[in-house]
Amino acid sequence: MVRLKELAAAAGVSVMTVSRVMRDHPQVSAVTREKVRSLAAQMGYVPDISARGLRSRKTGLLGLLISAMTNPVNARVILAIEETAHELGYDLILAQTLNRTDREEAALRRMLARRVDGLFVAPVYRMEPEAKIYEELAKAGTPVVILGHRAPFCASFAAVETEDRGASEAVTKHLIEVGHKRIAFFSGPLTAPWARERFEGYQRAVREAGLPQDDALVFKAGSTIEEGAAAALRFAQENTGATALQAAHDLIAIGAANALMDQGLRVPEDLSVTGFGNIQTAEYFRTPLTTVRQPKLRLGAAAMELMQKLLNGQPPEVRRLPGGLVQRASVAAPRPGAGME
Amino acid sequence: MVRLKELAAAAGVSVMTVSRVMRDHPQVSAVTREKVRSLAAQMGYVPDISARGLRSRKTGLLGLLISAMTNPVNARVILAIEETAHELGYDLILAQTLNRTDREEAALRRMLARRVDGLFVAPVYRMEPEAKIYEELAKAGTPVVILGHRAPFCASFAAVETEDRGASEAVTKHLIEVGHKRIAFFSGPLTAPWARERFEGYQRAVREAGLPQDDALVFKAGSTIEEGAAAALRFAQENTGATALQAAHDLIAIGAANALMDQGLRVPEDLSVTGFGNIQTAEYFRTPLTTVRQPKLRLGAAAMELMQKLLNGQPPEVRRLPGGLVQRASVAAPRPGAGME
DNA sequence: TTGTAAGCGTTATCAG
DNA sequence: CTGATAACGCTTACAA
Repeated sequence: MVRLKELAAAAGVSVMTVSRVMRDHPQVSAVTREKVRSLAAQMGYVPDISARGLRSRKTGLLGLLISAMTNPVNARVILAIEETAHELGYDLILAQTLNRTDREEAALRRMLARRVDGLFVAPVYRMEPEAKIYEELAKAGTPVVILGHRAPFCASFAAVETEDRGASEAVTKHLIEVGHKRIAFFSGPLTAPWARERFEGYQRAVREAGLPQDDALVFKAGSTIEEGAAAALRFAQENTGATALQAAHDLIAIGAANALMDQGLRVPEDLSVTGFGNIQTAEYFRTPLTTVRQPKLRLGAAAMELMQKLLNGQPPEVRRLPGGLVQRASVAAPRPGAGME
Repeated sequence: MVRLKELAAAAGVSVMTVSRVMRDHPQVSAVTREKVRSLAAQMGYVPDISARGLRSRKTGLLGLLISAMTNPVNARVILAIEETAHELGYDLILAQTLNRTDREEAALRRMLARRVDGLFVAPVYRMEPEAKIYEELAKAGTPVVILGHRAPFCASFAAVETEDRGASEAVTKHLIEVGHKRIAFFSGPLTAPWARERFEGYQRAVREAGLPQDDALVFKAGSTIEEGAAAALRFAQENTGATALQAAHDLIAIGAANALMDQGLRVPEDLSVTGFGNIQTAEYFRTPLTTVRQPKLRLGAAAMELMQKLLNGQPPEVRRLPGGLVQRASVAAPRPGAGME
């Protein structure tokens, strides 16, 4: 590896001059600039970003902490963030929590130790109103953008949230309008604000339509395909009389639909299954369920905007993005005689 | 941010002693160790990894360059790599090529400038036997593990390849055994070795079965859902007489199946559609196509193994992982009278 | 077991 | 416009 010093010696100028040339500093004569540039290219000199960061106190590193890459939602967000980050000259350093607080804490510590200039975090939601590592984060003063809803333990940071309550309510309303009277709800992990909001939206729509609020229609599912399938098995064993199933999450819906079909149920003929998520799973994979469209690529872009403001010294902002809307008319109406008995 | 110097002053010892304690250097007395440790915790001292790397000439950074996060295959690979990387004390720095050589080059340059200790690269395949940036990579001496097949321009690096020719041949053979006599093939981008191998496997199986090799059965598709759909539209307009469709890639198959179904074709009743890929798309999303199972989570693990060897100064190795096997008996047999006419 | 000196590769600062 | 000098925060190498 060629160093600045060597290049300077070869060019017959001081290291500072070379340094200025490499950074496109304006105050260098055109002659020296060209001389140094061509020599740099010839010798294959590549400035060491880490060393630069040590002195300038900017690492040019943005941390990105998500639950898991295998969740398509996260993949989209990363795509968007990566794109602008590189345009702005930042590199991305990545870690996954797998929704475990221990991994989350370890990852955040590593990133702090790397002195990242900023941090995108999809938090692992817990019931406790406080989390030590988030306090450290705040104390360190690192710009943080929460990807998702703020919870008490991360309420002081900038965040991009989605309007899940209203979106979920709209889904349920639509199902009711189509004619469903008994709608099962597969909830997400209620420690997570998004899951709570979606459940509340469902409840409100049911209540406002004057339909009975039946706890027997509510099933706790997690946030994965497997958990959706497990909940579906419990669901299938009860006589709920439901003609529709609304899941708090795309993956739950997929798992549930697949499991129910394995049981011989026809979806959506016997039971309308509606997912609710951030990407158009249904647009890519032909599953017999309806997904709610949500403008989600914008989540990454919005997060990056907030980050830029933070990097410019502006105070934390919270942006609440519009939730999903039922855009597909394909939600199946109940068939005469259909329903889970 | 607390610095080493400050902590040393507070503890009444030299910076070296503190440095040793933080690195768990054995030659420190238990007393000093404890004193420094507790003080470090109390003052919130976090060693600066970048500064450490500057001196020790190890950044503890591994670069990861893939086509796009939104491809589920990549997500799996990353999951595996991330896991072990962190165990070994490395952080991951991420970039996506979107299969564009300009982005690939820019990303690799950034990573070189960061002085990553190693590099995982899913190359953008091109026809040219040489690529400048890969030569620079070789000259820089950075340990590189190619994720996928080596092409001429990256033949000198370590790599994890998959046995695609044999796997693809097995798929076609299976289709033939089930009774298909005219099998359409949707090829991938033939600049990519994996795509070529899969096409060759198909050809070989057809040839060895004594079936006619009909060019009219071969359609060029790319490697995305959209391209698969486009190819399907061309396919639907020709009278191929095919009763089965074998795609060189999962995503092609998904796009093709969806597009054909939109045309009113029943899949797999009228046409058996077989995907070929690295993950069990079909296990997660119920699409009317058959996927080939391939032991793919191991790709990430294998790549990490090779990387460790390189980091230990051992010479580049190439590992060829077993290809997919037809494990689902659900490949549909041709129906009497079925076929694309 | 602990400390001192020097340096990793770059840039901030100030002087010319 | 250019250069000398001193850092940035840590570790290597050597000495005590």
